[in-house]
Amino acid sequence: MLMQSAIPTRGFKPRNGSLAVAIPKSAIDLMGAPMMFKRNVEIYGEHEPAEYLYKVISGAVRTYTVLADGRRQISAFYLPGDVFGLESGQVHAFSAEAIGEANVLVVKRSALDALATRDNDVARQLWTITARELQRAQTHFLALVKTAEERVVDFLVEMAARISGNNQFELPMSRQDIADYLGLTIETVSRTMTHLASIAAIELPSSRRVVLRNARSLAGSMVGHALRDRSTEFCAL
Amino acid sequence: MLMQSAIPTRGFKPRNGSLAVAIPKSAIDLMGAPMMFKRNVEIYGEHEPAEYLYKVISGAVRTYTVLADGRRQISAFYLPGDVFGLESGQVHAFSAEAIGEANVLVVKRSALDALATRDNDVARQLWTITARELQRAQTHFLALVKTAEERVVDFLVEMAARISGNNQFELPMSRQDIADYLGLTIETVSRTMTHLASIAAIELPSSRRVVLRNARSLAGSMVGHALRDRSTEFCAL
DNA sequence: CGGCGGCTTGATCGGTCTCAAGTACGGTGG
DNA sequence: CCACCGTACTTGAGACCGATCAAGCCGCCG
Repeated sequence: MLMQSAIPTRGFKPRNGSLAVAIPKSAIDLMGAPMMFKRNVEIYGEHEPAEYLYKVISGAVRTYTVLADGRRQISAFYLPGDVFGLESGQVHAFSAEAIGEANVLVVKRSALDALATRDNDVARQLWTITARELQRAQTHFLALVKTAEERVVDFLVEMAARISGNNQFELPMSRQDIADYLGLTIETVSRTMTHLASIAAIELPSSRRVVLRNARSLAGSMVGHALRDRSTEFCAL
Repeated sequence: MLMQSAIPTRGFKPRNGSLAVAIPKSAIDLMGAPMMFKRNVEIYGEHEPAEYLYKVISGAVRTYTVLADGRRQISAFYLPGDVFGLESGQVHAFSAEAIGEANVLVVKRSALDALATRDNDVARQLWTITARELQRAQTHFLALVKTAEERVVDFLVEMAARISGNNQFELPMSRQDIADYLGLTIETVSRTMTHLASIAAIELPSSRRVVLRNARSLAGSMVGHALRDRSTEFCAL
């Protein structure tokens, strides 16, 4: 069952950058320092103490773990605006890497926690972030019990919504990343996308560029319908 | 891909019980009322507003969703001491049912939320519960990308830890429940357990009773190793 | 004793993995 | 500008794991 890629990890510790953040949206933004991470560079590693919280400014980030048999399982992709690094424990359950060149806002947890004990609103925001992560995990989880085609379709529809809002977009990640996210092999992902194109469900102008043809019918078969309620309050972090 | 069971749901709304809770562990326990649910009775349904929080006193509870194709996917099993019903949104993402006769403490969310805005400790506890749920979801999620045997082994090891602390225990749920939890068929679960018994990895004095033979080696192959850090603070709810 | 639900066991089928080439693309150096 | 290279992606053939279909068994309760 060696279906996903085995990848060695590189070390990389956050150190405070020196650039000022442009137009902070909340007090919390002031606490963060933006940092650039180059393609495939590790932002934090599994098992490391979770000392920082992160927010993607530009680029994309993947979090993953390496299973006992060497396969890499990607937990999530984070796009601009997404917050990551807040897992359940004191220690990171996953590693995080920049997919392409990524600009990431780095915030110290200790400062945030201190603030949260006094400011109820901040505490609430942290909770909301965790709740949203849970929602994400549940949706992803439900995707894993479906067929390869359903998983790929779900993934593409989700990406369309997150990246562009309309029906065409550029995938920031490789086929291997997608495979490791969906629990499939790269060959199955590739074949499935080719197949979807052959039945005109999607178009593939280039390997990374995707156009959803009948997004409506595709979306109809989506997982976690109920899980997508965006009723959790918006968090300004 | 119709591998899990399709099950009709029954309606059941919480109404306040009248029994007093025995020796409350915290102020929050005082807000709850214990209720009995009979075998297979619904505690709440998917899509219903999440007005209550629940804590298992005795028995066992399963949460699940029915996928578009009719399969039932079980999200979690809750045993005595576990809190459930706190999902990410304002609405339940899953349905909950008593597996056997279950005694459940029911707490009104609105009262809890009100308390949380004033009492920072309560807010923190709610956050902790969500974080623990996230941890659970992540572990479960990682299990789904493994082989049938690994999933079953992981499941049995987890149950041993949660139910008895030692190596033998009585499963509170059916083979079908296990299958729907692990994303397998009942036949595969049954075959796998028989196989594990045949290689003396476990013993099956009865179909529900399990003895882990070399728990150490079984545990060695466990998923989500890193996710099991119990560092999230204990919550008295 | 009969019946029914939960569980097991067997035979076959099919979807996805595996192994193995082959192709497109982007960058680099001549 | 083109030749070369490496990486990402695609495509094909065969194997294998787990699903499906189908009996049969066990234990419990009426």
